[in-house]
Amino acid sequence: MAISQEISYRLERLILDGGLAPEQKIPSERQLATRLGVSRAVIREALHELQGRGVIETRHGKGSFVASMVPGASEIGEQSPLMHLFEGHPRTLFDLLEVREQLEGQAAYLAAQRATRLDRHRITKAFRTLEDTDPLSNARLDHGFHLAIVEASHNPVLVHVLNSLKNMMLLTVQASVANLNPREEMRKKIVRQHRQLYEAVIAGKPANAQKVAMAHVRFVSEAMRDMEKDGGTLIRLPVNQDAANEYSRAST
Amino acid sequence: MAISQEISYRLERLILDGGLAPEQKIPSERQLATRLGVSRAVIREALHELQGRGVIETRHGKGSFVASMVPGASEIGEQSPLMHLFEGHPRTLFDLLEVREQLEGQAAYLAAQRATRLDRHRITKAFRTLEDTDPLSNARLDHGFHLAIVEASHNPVLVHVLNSLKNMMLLTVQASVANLNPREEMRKKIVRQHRQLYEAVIAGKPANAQKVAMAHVRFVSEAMRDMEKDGGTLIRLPVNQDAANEYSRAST
DNA sequence: CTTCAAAAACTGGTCAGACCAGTGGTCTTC
DNA sequence: GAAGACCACTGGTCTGACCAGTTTTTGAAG
Repeated sequence: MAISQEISYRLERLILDGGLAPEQKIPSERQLATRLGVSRAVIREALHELQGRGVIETRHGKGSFVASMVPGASEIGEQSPLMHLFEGHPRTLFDLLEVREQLEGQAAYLAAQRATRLDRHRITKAFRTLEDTDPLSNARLDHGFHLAIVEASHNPVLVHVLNSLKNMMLLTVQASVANLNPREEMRKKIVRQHRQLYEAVIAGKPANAQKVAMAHVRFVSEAMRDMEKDGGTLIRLPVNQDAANEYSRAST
Repeated sequence: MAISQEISYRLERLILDGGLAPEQKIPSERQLATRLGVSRAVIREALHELQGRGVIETRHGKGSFVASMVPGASEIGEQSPLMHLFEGHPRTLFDLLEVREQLEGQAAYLAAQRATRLDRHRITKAFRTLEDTDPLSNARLDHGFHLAIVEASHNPVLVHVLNSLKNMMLLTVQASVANLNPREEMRKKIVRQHRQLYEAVIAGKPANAQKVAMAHVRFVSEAMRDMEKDGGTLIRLPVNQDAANEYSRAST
């Protein structure tokens, strides 16, 4: 194995085992090179590897520091290579929405088809609560409404996958989607879409429910796309979970 | 921002957008350095960053290659608490297939719409190999064919989710689906479905490709459902990965 | 002609030393 | 005491060389 990799592993283990605390400074490249008896290039390559893995952060003129591990991330989990791939790539958000469009549609279809009396009751309750409440605090309510529908599909796999996708969105989208709802015209459209979706599911019209659900996701997606053009920084490397959670105000 | 980071970002994006396919070789460090007008050291640092993220793999004397987007263990499935719920519940298999039907359809749709020349070439190659080979050893070939299509969708999220679903199937289904293919009538149907799917994708007919792909999954699903009625133990608690891998003979 | 081993031409891995570019402290100078 | 020049750090980039695997080419032996 390459020396640079051995070093990157050694440093990583050192950090993970607590030998180096978050925010703590790592010895300078020249020091490490001397102390480990290798060239500076090798050290730099090892550090870049750790940087790619998100273990350290490097600042020109200052040094390299152990990255502060965000606690929230570990629960939602997925520090897999793929997640690193996704982070910070705006396109990923739309890839996510593309898949969600399909699955939310399917969920609505199945819900309209399979919802029991209990399901209908829960969906209705969630919907009423959503309508009767201050739009600014809609985050959880919106999610609750959609979740009720997904669960009414009676397909645990679907529930699971959609939940995972939602988590991935939380990791991808930063804040500011809050700007989406405030715009009155959009809010009205979204409210109408919710109502249509609700009615189609309760009325037991699968094809219709699917159509509406897909249109809903697509609408949100396009709204985001527009925002990206105009406003600029819609998407960012997620910093903390709280900020990321703001996303749901966009209602999806 | 450092040049090395810009380059790693550019390369990463290139890969995500499908400009570089999995397993494909990346230009040599010296070539990249010349073409991008920077020193080789910078290129190496950028590559190490991607390596840390698991985006590429580098082999001494050979070169660097785009990592297959499907690392052995994926996140949506696996050790999540939900998996325990799923294990051993026959219904889960059909829930899985229900979701897959939708997503494979979407993948085919997008592939027919977005496939580049390179994609078409890879799909064609996989398809030809699949047709020209002993049906009894079709496991990987079948998977390869479908994977090529999914990857041609140029939606990493879709690739990721479908791979996860596949892994969950491996955990759910035991062997014995091998019984599916041997039945001549079914094999013929499946072969025909593959051909239809292939032609629709290559011809660039999204709607058609989607229809065929969905029908394909549904057919397999129903075949399994029938087998369950007759044959008996189609589904089992998974024991080991090798045995589970046999599943693909069912062709999906 | 074919065969097969040596050589050449790739690939990534490492090294050395130089210089540029931010950062922060020190030490004059006003 | 404050302002600015200076200096000693830090990481960032460049160059050109050499080592070490891998693949291709080549050329002589059969």
